[in-house]
Amino acid sequence: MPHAAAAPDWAAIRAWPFEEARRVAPRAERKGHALFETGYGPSGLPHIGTFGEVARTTWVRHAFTRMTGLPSRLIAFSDDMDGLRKVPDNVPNKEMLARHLGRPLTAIPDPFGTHESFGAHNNARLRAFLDAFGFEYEFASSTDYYRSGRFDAALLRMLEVHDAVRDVILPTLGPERRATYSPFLPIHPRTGVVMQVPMEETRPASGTVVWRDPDSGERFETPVTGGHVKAQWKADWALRWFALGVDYEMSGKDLIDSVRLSSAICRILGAEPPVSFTYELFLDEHGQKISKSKGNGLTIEEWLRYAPPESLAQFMYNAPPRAKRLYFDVIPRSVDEYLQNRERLRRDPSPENPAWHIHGGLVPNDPEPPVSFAMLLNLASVVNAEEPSMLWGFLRRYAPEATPESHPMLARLVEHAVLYFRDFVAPTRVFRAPTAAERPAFEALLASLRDRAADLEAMPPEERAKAAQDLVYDAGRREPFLEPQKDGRMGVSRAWFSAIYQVLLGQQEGPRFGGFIALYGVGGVISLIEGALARGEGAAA
RNA sequence: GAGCCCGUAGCUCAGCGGUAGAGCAUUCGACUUUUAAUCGAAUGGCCCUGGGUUCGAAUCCCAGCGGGCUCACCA
Repeated sequence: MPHAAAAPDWAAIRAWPFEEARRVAPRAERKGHALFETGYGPSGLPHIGTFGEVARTTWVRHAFTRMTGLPSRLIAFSDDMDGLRKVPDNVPNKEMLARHLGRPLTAIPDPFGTHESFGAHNNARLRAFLDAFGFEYEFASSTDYYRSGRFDAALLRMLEVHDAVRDVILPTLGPERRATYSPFLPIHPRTGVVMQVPMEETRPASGTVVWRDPDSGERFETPVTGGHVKAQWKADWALRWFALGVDYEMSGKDLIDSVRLSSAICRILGAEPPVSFTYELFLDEHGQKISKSKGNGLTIEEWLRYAPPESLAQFMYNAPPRAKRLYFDVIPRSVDEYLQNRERLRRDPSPENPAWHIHGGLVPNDPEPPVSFAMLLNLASVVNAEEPSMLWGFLRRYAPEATPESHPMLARLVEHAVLYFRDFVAPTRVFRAPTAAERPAFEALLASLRDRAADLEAMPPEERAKAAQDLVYDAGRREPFLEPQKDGRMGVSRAWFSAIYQVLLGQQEGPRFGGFIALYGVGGVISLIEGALARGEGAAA
């Protein structure tokens, strides 16, 4: 949806994706196009950081497109030719995998039995993950690129400058690794293992390397082309940049040193390394690094259970160079921040607004939720929202016009709020038994609800709520809940309502109970009271 | 050892050269048949310290102090 309004002055936009786009623009204008890359180690499954990296790169790319009008591509590069180092914990057929240690992931059978190789399986998972969010990208398999010859010219070039490349890496290595290091990792012709061995000889003229199997002592001469040799990590990155002409790639700050070395190698090969962007890592609630093995922090599955993906995008948009804590409490905050930006975007579709980037420069056209997500979460616990319909019942008082059909975003938030209630609030409820003194009031309420059940169900909701509230008061108009009012008449003390919440809802606070009965159902409340009275008897016995 | 991030209200943080802000917490008030959500208001800050640039600095630069992270094995 292009805007009729005057084109913004792209050069003046301060949003960081535009600042990044301005860094790539000069070199891209020389080439007439730009190549963005994000890379993956295929040994692990896609995670919240994967989402962040692709989302952020996509925003830069989109800003680039708007600003320059030049074509661009985003390739998602999977390093699936990497050798399997250890058997992952969370897969079947571990014994089978153990027999293939050291071989490229694409040369190992799929332990899940669904794809032609373990690498192909993980690639499929990665693609499904990215597709679920609607990212626009081209998938690239390292194995395919090596075998098809797309890296051949670059590999031969690296062979020419082998010693110079090696000399860049050597000073960064410990003595023992230094002895065996080579930027080339030949695939063993018989075992298929990715070999980490020194090159005894490099033969640029024939395009081969000569090395020795440390176990058998056998010497091999292997062509560096055609997928017979893979480049070692930092050299591999540089090779890819050089061969494909990558213009932009971001990475976490743990890779700062790798970026530096890979850039140096890329220059030795003869190309300007891509514009790089370093983002900070995510920390958990206590400021510790999030690691999959520790299980701290949040998984993307958890986030998406309690909030829509747009809110995660909002979180990822904010200040990539700053370390941020990623734990449960930031979810509602991110949702509401996103909602505010979205509303602002509707009034002013400015590229300085994060929501502009999250929505690819378009303005969403469904109505804004009339309440904040924080309020929905609060309301969900207060009203014991076990089902979305209960939350909708109470929402109707704020926004009579809002329905799941007319307010799709609100509908999604309601679903999330109910899950939040189920997972975090419901388990903490403590249902106490009514005391002997309180029992008569509960019995009276039970009796009147049974008596009037059919009558109440026939009423329209508003009237039913009011009638039910009257019954609640009548039931409470007895000891120990009688309390003199300001005008001297006897009224019902708040202890009656507290007792209701504690005994029937397992909470200290709750909704106006007549309204709750109307939404929860008379029959349901009758069951609650019956259950509570039974508990009381059990406790008394 | 090398590098990065952060020090702003009680807590979590926003603010990126022009009168110190938000949410939560606290206090008070409104609303409700006397409970909740909600709404309104108030309280609350040497913007870590010391220099520098500037008419003007929370903001930019330098130094220091404090907190934390990452890389120095592998990708």
